Amino acid sequence: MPAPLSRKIGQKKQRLADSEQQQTPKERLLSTPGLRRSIYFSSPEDHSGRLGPEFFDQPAVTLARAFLGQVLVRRLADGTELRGRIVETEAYLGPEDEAAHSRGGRQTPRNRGMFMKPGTLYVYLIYGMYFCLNVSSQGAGACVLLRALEPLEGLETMRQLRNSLRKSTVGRSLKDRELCSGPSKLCQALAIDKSFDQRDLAQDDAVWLEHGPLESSSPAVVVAAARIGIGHAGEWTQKPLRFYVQGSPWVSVVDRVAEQMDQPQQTACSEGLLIVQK
DNA sequence: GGCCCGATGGGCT
DNA sequence: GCCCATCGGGCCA
Repeated sequence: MPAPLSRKIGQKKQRLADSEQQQTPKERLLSTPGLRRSIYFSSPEDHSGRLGPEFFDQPAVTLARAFLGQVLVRRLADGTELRGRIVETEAYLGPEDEAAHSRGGRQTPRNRGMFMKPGTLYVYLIYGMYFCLNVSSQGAGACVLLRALEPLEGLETMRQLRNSLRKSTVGRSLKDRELCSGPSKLCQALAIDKSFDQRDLAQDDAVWLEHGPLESSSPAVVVAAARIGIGHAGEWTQKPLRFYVQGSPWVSVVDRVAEQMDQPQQTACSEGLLIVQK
């Protein structure tokens, strides 16, 4: 006899919980009380630098660009740290932006995070089954959507988290490129759900942003392209408010036309190490 | 590779 | 009652 739906959902939730419980010996070590007491510069590697509130206090477009190259960190309940370099973002500008949830100044319980101080997370459910992670920027109702990460640390845990949420868990194993190449994929891979809504990315113990390592090789060129999945927003549909690292294999959708267009606004990521004028 | 389409449920009109 | 800032599987080239 097939399990009732409610029980199936319960089993799904249990699998999620289980996946957070599964620990390698190293992860068990990290989760011992003495080692998990503080995440703030408690070990040498933490000196890489957590980004504070001032970083988020800039307009949506510049923040969306500034995010590229920075490292998003998620610390699970068991102490496991997952890291991914941000390679793709979208800016949503606020009331005038017809594609934004805050269009026309709409402020509801759901989108309250968009109107809170810069650095506040706005996490919402989409299509009944997925989450999207946004970060409030300067400007009322403006925010940045995080669309793709290059997974750096904790890839096997990310794979488990992603697999536990897929229907055919017996199917093929996910490739590294499939772990975080989309706004809802990265939420699955980092175990980010609605409970993260309205948290402060500059203060939270379970999720934060770190300075990306300074580029040693060639600086990345940033492509400005149209945003994804907003076909209903009139003139706003085509505005180049999606930003991604050109050539990165971790990006969710490549826009060849935008890459070939003359884009004088294209710049290198990470704090203007290089300005590229094509 | 590209295109098509079903899943799925909270939010909003 | 419709919309939706998505994803993954199936199919075809």
